Amino acid sequence: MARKLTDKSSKNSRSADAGRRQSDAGSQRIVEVARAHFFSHGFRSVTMDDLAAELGISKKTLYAHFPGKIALLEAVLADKFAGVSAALEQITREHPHDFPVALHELLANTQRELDEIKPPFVRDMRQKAPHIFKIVERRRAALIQRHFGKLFVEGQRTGMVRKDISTKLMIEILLATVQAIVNPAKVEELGLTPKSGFSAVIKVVLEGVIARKGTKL
Amino acid sequence: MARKLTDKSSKNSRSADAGRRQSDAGSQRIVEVARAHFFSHGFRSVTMDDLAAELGISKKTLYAHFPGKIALLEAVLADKFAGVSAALEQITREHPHDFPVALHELLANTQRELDEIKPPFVRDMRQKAPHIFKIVERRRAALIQRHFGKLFVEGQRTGMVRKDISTKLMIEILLATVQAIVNPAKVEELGLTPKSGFSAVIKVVLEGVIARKGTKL
DNA sequence: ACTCTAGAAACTAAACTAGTATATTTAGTT
DNA sequence: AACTAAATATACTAGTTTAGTTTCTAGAGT
Repeated sequence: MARKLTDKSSKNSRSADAGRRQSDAGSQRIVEVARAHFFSHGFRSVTMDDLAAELGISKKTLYAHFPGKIALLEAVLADKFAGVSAALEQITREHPHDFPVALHELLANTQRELDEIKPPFVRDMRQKAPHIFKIVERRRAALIQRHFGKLFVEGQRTGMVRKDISTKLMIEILLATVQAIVNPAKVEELGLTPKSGFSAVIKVVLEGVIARKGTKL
Repeated sequence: MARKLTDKSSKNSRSADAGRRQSDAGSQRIVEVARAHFFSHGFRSVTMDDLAAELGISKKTLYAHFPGKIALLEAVLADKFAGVSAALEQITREHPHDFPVALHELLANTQRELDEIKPPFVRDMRQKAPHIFKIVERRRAALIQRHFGKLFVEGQRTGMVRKDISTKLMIEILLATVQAIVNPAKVEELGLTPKSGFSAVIKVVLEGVIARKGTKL
């Protein structure tokens, strides 16, 4: 949470970005607080008064940064997606040709990011903003397909992954399995750690995904 | 006005209020669904319409079982406390003279039960029903003191636990430590399992709590 | 002094929801 | 089949909440 302490940097805050997007430090802090509240408590029950109070600013200032609650939500989601995308991108860049390691890291990151979004938020999105929820799901799917898909296609090219099943399906299977297994309840029930849970799931799924030696495709 | 939260709402409270029985099977199911929703989503944002829809019953029927939302909340809390109390009781009964094992089981259970109650619920209680929240905290403390206290006093009697520190303080230290360590984030960070986390905390704390052999008190 | 920014707080209009009342349906009983 | 009891679906109301606006005041920079 250690953000830049350039609160006094307002000397050029009004200068150049008149029609600019809200990307200054003040807006960033608002987004971070809103993000924490929205994801853990939901959308409905987090009021603008709450946020202003928590931020130590007035609603007026809050509305100076964001035209409305939904706009704030959108900013939060955009921020989230940008962060996730950057993280996934970095991971694939760091492990260029190591399929298992890259997969493991990608999964761990995805799971952690997904875990930030608690049930109340999902519930509120579903019932109060299904329109936005749809977009989120589409973007999420696109993100996953982009990063995991690239990895799997690369894996197919290098003979690590079988080619007779669509990468999309394999990815979905993998993600569904991870999400079903790597949660506090199951982890405790099975006597795992989150890390060992990943490893186990990956191993189990890969043994059905990896192109076995000598298998004719 | 809201009725007081009492233990005796469990069985056979045959009162003059006809149709207000809250211990039949129907009411039990309502309590279970409400419990799941309240604890994970909070109190405010769970509407009676939601509950009725989820239960597949009409609001009329819902109100036939419980006079109001707060009454339902109270029933949920009473149910929760009854369950926890019974579980703790059984644990102490099952391990009559095995201090370490009983302590371990007691802690594990307490942690698991505490974990069911998510932030949104706590937040709503705090701000919307501080009156009930206070009572809950008192009852929770009493429950803990009752079961852990008994164990610690027994431990003192048999020479397992030092006598120069109040059991209350020792218990508070232990619970605070467990709660700080045994959460998904810390567990992953430290590469533990929930179980091994308990064991580690217990061991560390006990080494300062157990009366060491040969130490004169 | 003047101006710009931001906070505090009051305010409004719209949305939401606990709780109630009404009508329709189902199921059991005679 | 007719009767009854209870549940469901639905419509409604009254009280509350809250997003968004406005007004006023304080302080800092010029």
